[in-house]
Amino acid sequence: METQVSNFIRSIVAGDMAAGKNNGKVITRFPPEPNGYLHIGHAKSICLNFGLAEEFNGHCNLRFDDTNPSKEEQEYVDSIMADVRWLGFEWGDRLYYASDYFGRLYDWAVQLIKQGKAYVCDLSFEEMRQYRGTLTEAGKESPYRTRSVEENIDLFERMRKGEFPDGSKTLRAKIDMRSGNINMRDPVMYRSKHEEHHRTGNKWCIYPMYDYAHGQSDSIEGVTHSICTLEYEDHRPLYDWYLDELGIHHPQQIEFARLNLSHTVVSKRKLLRLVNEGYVSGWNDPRMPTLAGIRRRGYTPEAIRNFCERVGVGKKESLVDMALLEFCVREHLNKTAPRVMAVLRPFKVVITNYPDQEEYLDAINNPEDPDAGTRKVPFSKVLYIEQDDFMENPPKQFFRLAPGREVRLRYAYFIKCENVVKDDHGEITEIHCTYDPATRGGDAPDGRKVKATLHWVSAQHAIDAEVRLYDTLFTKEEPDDVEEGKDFTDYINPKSLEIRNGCKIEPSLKDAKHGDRFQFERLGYFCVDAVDSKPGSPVFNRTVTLKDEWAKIQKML
RNA sequence: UGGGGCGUCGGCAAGCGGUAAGCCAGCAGAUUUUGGAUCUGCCAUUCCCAGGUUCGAAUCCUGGCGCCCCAGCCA
Repeated sequence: METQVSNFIRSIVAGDMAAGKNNGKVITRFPPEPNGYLHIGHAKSICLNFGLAEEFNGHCNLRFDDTNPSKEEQEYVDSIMADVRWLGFEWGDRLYYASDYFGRLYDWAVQLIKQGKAYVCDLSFEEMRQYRGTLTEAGKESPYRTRSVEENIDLFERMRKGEFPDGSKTLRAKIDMRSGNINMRDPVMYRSKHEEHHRTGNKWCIYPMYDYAHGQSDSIEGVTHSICTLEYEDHRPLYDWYLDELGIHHPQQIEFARLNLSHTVVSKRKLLRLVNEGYVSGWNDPRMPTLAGIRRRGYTPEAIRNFCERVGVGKKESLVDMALLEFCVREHLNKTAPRVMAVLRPFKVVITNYPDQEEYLDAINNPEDPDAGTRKVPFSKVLYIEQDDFMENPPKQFFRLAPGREVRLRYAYFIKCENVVKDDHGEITEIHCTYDPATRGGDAPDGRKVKATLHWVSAQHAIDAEVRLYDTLFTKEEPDDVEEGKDFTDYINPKSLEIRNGCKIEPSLKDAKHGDRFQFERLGYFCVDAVDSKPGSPVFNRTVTLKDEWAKIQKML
């Protein structure tokens, strides 16, 4: 159970509950536009909205904000639903689409026209831009602003029927062209778009704008707290205006700062570019901050939810360190992932005094979880160890295998390096060691100690595997912060993916299935790639490394 | 005098007039058949700055400074 820290939205909701507002009900909603894949930033919003509903015994609706047919696709609605479920949230029968409300939205628009609060405007894009004014100068009223109610109703009706070409007419709210808030300068409510919608087909050729659709959709659903990101703060007066003019249920809009994560980008536009321009293999590339990518990388929903709770909710724009996300996965995987031995860069070791035989040794599946039990690992005369675990001329801080030195092979024996075999180029091809039969299992009866324990895999029993090692997608902490003349893609990390073939993994991994997660002892957490792994040619993704004291020391050497 | 926000440790973040929580990172030590995990200790006399109110201010007032967002018939 994760510990909760108070945040201002939780406080507002709790206060409203205590005051008996909304009949003591809390209804939130997660309203994605189906025009891209969900990413870690959305996860924060999902956790916030669904979390609040859970916490206060309310409901959270999943509503697709599909008011713009030119950008939205079914592929995205499917992926969004899969991602929300994967995160662990259920909306039950509360699945909605803004497009379901097109009829009511239209009727309300007519009502506003009748109230003299909306009019059909013939200004072109360019004219409207000019009439809007600037940030520091007031706008001018449209010459069409004074059309009669009858004419407006007639024109709007004909817009609906598709009598006018796209771009020639809009329905606008009649508010205040001199407002300091540009959103209030007679914002467009409806525009003509002779385009097929992924759900309503060709039924409509006028579509409502976000500002006009969102609040009313919230209202229809009985939403009590409409939580959105900071950039909508300026829109709140408009959100309130529509609801007040219509005289319908009025949810409270609350804005919070979106999540920014170091060494990555969290903007749909940029993620789309990474996909379209081939910097990554797709929306689910394990380096992507999308939920699909993160999932394929091996992250767990528990880790993501915990992360979202830890980053908090506020109004200050911030950049959260990737290290926190990594901490959260390690924390969860440490408790749950079975341990296994795998050698990524094999060095052949021959135990010269070991008989030509094989034996099976007991290995603990997860020291953090006694119920995980043990397994048998085969041992034999020829083994593989990690290249990084041997140095011919080690510095004094290195206490792994070196000539003349004794170390422990995990769950097996103490071995001592007697000599190395080199090829014509002076490259080491084999390490010859002797073992101490008395140390079977890893303890010396005479009580002598070794400084290091190495993981290993028996050569004749090993399975070959491909392992993909990932690093951050960007080298820059804040890739959005581009220098003059550069683009965020200039900061892409050329080493974000390293593919290692011929890795040696222990035989117990033979039946590992897509998505299965393991700790490769001393290396990190890995999962079976859900896309490319095949029986007989397994592929593993490194989710995250283990904390590595030695790596830290090496950097300082 | 366009409008709207935000400024508490290296990164997040509590705090709401009573004398700076917690987490990540970092550092030091203990422990360890993963240089993992675990455990201990250290890490903001100070809250953007300057005045003011008060017995007492990160919290209230005034004035500065800095940063972010807004001129789509996108969301």
